[in-house]
Amino acid sequence: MDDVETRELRYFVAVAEELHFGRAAVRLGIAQPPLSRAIRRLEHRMGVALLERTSRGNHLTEAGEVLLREARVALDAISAAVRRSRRAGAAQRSLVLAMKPGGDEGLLPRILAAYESEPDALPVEFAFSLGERAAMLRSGRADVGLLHHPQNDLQGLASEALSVERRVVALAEEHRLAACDSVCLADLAGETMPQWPEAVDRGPGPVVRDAGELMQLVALGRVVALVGESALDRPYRGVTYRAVRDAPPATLVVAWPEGSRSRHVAAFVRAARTAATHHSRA
Amino acid sequence: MDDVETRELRYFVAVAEELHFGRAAVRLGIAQPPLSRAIRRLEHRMGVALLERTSRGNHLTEAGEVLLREARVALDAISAAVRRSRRAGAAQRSLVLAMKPGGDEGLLPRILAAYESEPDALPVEFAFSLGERAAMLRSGRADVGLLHHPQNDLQGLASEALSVERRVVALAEEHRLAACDSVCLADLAGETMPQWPEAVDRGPGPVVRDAGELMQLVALGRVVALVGESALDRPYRGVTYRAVRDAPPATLVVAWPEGSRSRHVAAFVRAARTAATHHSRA
DNA sequence: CGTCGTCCATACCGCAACGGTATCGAGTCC
DNA sequence: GGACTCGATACCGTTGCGGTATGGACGACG
Repeated sequence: MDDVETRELRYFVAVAEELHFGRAAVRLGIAQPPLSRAIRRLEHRMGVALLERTSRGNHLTEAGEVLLREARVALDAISAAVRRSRRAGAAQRSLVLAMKPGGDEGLLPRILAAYESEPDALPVEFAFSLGERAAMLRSGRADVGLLHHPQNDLQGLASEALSVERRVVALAEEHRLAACDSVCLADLAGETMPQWPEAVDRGPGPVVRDAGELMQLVALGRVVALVGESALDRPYRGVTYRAVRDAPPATLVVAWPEGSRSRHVAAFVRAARTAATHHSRA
Repeated sequence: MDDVETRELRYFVAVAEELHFGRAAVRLGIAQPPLSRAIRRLEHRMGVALLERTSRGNHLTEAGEVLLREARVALDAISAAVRRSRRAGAAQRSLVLAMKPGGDEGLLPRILAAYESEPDALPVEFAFSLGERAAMLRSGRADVGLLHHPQNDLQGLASEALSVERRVVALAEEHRLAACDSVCLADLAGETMPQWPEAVDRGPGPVVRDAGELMQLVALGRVVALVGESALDRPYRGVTYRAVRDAPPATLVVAWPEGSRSRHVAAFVRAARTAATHHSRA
């Protein structure tokens, strides 16, 4: 009935993305005719047309659009399944933590201390990444991550809030707004904001890949940036910070793949919760 | 590399559930030797042992446990992808709404009126179900649903709150607590509570499959039940209601499969939001 | 202690289906 | 109308899936 093989889905995704059987075949490393047949067979078995073929350019039908979207997540689910199972069976076990350098608001030492005091704690490996942290969790490349809500897309992940951080704006010292005590979002309307690669909503502005690049651009007055107030602990020459009265706060969350709460992940989350609780009391 | 076919995952799930190659083969409708080979091949390609074979009973390795859990969701994702794509391409389009009979807190007429006034509204089909509403959404058998938080498991779904409903306890009229004006949860500690099939946390107590069964048992004094206060609109002979001061309120949410917010689903959610807003103002 | 029964693995075979090459046919551009 | 592009069709070799028969390990039982 609906016994669709992953190969067929991979083929369809390639065609749907390229909208060109020849190029898709090259990308898949097979010849064009078998690909055409596979897609036709898939369409036949599903009983719907997936794409409208014209000799100059094909395009997806509505069913095709839906299948493209859904097939991507299904294929991700499969490779995540394989990757997680592999990792679970590997002799050298470790817990991979996805995080942004400095994105721990000073909690990390506490978290690690709490985790490593657990009876059967695994060695923690760090997967530093600016973008893609959520994707790493979804695809099984990481077990647990420190993310920010609502800056990161937590879809497909389970999470637990650790701490709420007010957001401040990073300005060049000679910036006009540096004269104010605090600002509001409306004041920043005309400013250029940098884009993090993982941002949910892309806008104009340069894409920055690490905090160094960001601070450089801020100091030069090329951009202003909303950052967590823990940035105040790491001063940078030529950059000053001002409170943003109406910016939604950033919530630091510990996140893990939905439904993969292994014993080890659970222990880490518990440790993070403990660390955050003690921290906020301090 | 990780090109695992769905057939292999289905085979593995069958074996992992039966823990017996012969029975799994029967269930899959194939002979035992090909199944053994397929599992061995899968293990070889993944580079991990998935199950420990002994002539008297097999059991899963840790990697096998992980793969079983993850493969189930991956297979669900695939059949959901196929089902949704089929539905998107079907000539006769409709929007399937999963709900519990009477589980709309009186909002349904408003919601439907608001939705059907949309320009390209689809005919709404009802999929009444007590349990399994969340599962219907996840598997693509329904497009949108009216669920309750935290009574339903919203994992894998996106949702939007419509209204918050205080919870009341349904009691037989001659029940000792019927003498009180209101009660608290501690008063109910010793009472038998019925179980809905879809409940997140199962406990003891009879499983009830519809409101009729439930009210019957309540009237007989066999159980007491926490229900939404909208139950007051549907009186039942021999049953009375009392406020529960400290019961967490139930939130009626409109939910849909994460990442499948089609134009039609979006329109329905908008209609539900509108209806709920007007309702709460009234 | 040998026999039997259970259960998974191996050996071998036939066939479906996958992928490759060559070619056709429809639509497009000049 | 000719040349070109691009997907579909025809045909063929090979892979690999599934079936039957059998082997071999292990535990039960007399």
